[in-house]
Amino acid sequence: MILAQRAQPAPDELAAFLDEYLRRGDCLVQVVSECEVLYSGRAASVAEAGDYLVIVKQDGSVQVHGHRSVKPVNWQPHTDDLFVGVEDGVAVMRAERFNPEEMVRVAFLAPAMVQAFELRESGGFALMGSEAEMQRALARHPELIEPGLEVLHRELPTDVGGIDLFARDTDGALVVVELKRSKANQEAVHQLGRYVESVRRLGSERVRGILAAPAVTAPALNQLGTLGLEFREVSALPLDDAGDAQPSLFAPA
Amino acid sequence: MILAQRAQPAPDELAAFLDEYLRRGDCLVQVVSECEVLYSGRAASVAEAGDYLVIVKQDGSVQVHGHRSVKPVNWQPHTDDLFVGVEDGVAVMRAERFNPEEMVRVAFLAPAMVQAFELRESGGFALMGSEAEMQRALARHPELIEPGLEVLHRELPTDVGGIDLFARDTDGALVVVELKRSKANQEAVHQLGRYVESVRRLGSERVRGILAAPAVTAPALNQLGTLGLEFREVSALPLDDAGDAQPSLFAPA
DNA sequence: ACATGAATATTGGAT
DNA sequence: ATCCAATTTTCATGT
Repeated sequence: MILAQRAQPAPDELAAFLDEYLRRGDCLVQVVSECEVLYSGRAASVAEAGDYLVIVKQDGSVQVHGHRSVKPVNWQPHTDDLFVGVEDGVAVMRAERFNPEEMVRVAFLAPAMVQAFELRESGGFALMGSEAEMQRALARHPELIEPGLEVLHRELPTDVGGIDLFARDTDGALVVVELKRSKANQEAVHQLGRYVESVRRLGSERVRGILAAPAVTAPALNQLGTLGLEFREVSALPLDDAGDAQPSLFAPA
Repeated sequence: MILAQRAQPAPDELAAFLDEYLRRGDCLVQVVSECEVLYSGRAASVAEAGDYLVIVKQDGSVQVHGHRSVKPVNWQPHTDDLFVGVEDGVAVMRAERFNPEEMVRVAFLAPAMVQAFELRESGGFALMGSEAEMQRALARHPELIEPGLEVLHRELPTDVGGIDLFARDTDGALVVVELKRSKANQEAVHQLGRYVESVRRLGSERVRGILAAPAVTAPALNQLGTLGLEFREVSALPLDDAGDAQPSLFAPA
């Protein structure tokens, strides 16, 4: 799994190592070093000399990690070209891409370690509790929102975006349902408001708006009241009912 | 900078290593290993056995990287508690936090390498081209939006959010300006529309709405027309004018 | 290629 | 602690 490693490589040694293993395109390379980092593209940034962990993956993505936080200090999602060289006695890597046009340049001022790994393509990954899943579950069990609710459409397109769930209640009124997998805020309320307005413009039927989420912020709840809309508490991670043959994450094997 | 390293550690050796260096709280620890990863909290996920690079930083943040993409497969922004142990002959790390309550559990099935680094807190970092910077520049030079425009407020709070720039034009009309540092989409148009509506409700003055961005999507431009709002092309990375003593990123030292 | 919208978004700032 | 809005958001998806 570990292909190669050098401790405290000289600049030309580091450059050669990077060149060799990045060119292969089938491994992950990382460098621990004091670095200077320049970025220019959608924005521009400079990171003065400091210790960083630099990771270059097979897809050419580059990330420069500092001592804290999940998010890298500098990064590039995917690069079209990688250049490695020695400038003024310092190993330098430049990662470029074209769309959008941007560039990250890392100068390895004092490399402590460089390594190349082979990470085999990994296996299955399953995520539970996405909004898409929540939408499927509620389309199947609309009574979790309101007894007697009948779902007419999912992702119904309007001129201002797609309506998550479009339904009819037992009184015959149309119901626009906006889903959020986590606590809903004012943005979600306005989104719902837009959809309701849009549907009302189309016809003369009575139209209700329901925000379905596990929770709602106080200002958002206020706003709902002002706009004559409703909130319904719905969990994003529903207990799977016996009728469904869905595997449970924590079910015993 | 490199504190310690073990190749192909046995489970108890890996657990001891992790325990020792994670407890210190002043270093970055990483493991290259075949892993199984469980996450449970805001959502839930399972990653089946595969090769991953696991990074634990000083702040307790955990990230599990696969062979591609900047974004980790699993992660945790900050953990309150880290537990390390050996279960069924396999080294296991569990990272928990309380707000929100969530947990990541990594089982190191076949560890190839574990390392501990000391990354000193890094120095200066400067980002140019943020929306905040754009806002300052345009507040100072509103003529870049429209000749004769007079800025009354920045970040003016309304009941539906903060207005980026609030101004008056040469005809005496109020102007709501929404800024985007990159190409503006329908979402931005709706945001602007909300602010304009809110201001109109407050008084009887004529109110214009301007979306200022380096570019705009075709549907968004359409929407602007429908709502009677305007678009103005403004760069997020303005050429610094001679009057400003702002340092240029690429100026020679 | 472009536009849209979700995300375990993360992160920083204001209240 | 809560809430809001920016982000070099990234990323997957649909058109």
